[in-house]
Amino acid sequence: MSQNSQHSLAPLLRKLGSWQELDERDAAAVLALPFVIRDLPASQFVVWEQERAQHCCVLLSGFAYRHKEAGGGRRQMMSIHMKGDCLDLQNSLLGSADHNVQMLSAGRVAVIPVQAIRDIAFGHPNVGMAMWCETLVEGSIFREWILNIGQRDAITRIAHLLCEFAVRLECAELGKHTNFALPITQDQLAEAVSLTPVHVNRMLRSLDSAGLIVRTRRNITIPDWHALAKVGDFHPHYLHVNQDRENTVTVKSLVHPA
Amino acid sequence: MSQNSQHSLAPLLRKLGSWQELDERDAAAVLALPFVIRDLPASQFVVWEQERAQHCCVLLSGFAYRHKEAGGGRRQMMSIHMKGDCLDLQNSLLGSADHNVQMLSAGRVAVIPVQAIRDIAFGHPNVGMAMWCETLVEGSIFREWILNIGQRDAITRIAHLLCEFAVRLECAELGKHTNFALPITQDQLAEAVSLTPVHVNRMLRSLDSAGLIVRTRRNITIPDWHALAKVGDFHPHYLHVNQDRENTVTVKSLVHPA
DNA sequence: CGCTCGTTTGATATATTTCAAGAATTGTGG
DNA sequence: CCACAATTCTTGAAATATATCAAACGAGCG
Repeated sequence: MSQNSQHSLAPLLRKLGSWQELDERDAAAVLALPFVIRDLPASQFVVWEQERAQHCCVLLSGFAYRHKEAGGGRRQMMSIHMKGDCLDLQNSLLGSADHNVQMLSAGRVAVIPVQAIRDIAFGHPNVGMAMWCETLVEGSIFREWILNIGQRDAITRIAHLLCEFAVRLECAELGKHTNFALPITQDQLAEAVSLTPVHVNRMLRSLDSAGLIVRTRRNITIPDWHALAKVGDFHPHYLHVNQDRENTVTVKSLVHPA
Repeated sequence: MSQNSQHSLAPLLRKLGSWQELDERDAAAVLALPFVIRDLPASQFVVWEQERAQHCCVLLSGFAYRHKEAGGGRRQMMSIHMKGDCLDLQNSLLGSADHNVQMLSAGRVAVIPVQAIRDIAFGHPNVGMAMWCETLVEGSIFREWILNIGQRDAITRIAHLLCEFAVRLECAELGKHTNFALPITQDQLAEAVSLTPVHVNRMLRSLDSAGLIVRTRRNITIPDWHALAKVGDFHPHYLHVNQDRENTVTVKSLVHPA
């Protein structure tokens, strides 16, 4: 296992293992996946809309995001990705991309041929189930974003996004959920929560002066998690982080009383 | 095949077949799935949030929708479902529901045990792939809804929703995309596009007086498809309707020039 | 025929956007 | 390591799309 953790694809194995119990053989098969490593600079595109995708990228380090453009040229971000996430299962399996994926920060990805993904998914049912779960949970997060953007006011939206990011970060073992570096600008935050950059700034400032977050540079500290979660109407259930499996965060402690 | 089309699960087979080529055996396996038929009245819940789901429901007739509630009691609809759709793959596979599914109209569902779904998915890779695609396309539609709600103005949002519904209806062989009965009230429409019922009414009226739609009762006629698609900023690509397979709509004709 | 649910309409309120410009931080080349 | 350029952040004032409140109207149903 200590050997596994050194492997380039270890983050993928870790993530898949969080959705579904994998045995020795499953793990070996995941690590035996053919891949090519690529280092990408910040803001590099990983997938283009309408592109015919033949590969699936796994994010090994850094952050990335999905986005799409509406008619008037207005952009909407639809998800943020971090270590261990598959960046384009959808695009590669469906054949053509319906959105863009771009690096948020510089980072490293493993590029895996689609066919290898298909093969492992059906050759190793546990791995297949884990991948399926990955796409299902992504769907769940999309639904929560629809709710967030559709029904919550500006401050709540932003607080919610911060909470979600914090929990996911901790799940990916990238830091504490109470203190972390936000890898996005306020303009990008605005695209994520469907607000104006100007308004995002004001709300952030408002969360700050209310003592709900402390900002230094691009660093966020959350002095009182439950208070922020309450303001953000945040209930981590939709993230489906497994509460039983050992190597994952105990999300129960993050649930704020209704 | 004519025999197959009489089978209760025929709508499911049809839908799956639209994502992935299925051979005789795959088809036989799908139709051999164990199930129980249930007739549900309008507004009956199919899945409750937080419920521990052990079954997957396939919609055989009527319409259903997914929704979720935010803190203040404000509801958001996240998808509309019709004949052939799987209503809770996510909930049953992930173990616990993160949202509600409710009937829009009266209708009939086939209730299938989760284990049977898992078995067929990995025992028949083509079927598994088709189901996976189904969840991926659902994800794509969620992303489009995020874009719709997040970046488009009121009229555009509504026009977009009408276009999407029209195309999906035709794909499910439930009618012509230029004329159909909308199975939802304006209040529900409002929950789908994140607007006030009052405002939805005004926008609908405005589309009407602009000649973009004609309403009689709950019936919608679209005199000029391309005009409405343009107003709705609608590009069906994200629906991933296969343009090659015979038994599906040719979506190319629905794309409006950029 | 009366009742309930859905639709329509008007007047007013407000959260968020838009426009615009200045301050601060980050990055870069000499 | 400094100076300059380029982002990113901050702040204010005015504009607006959509929400809210409230009430009447119409249609389907028992």
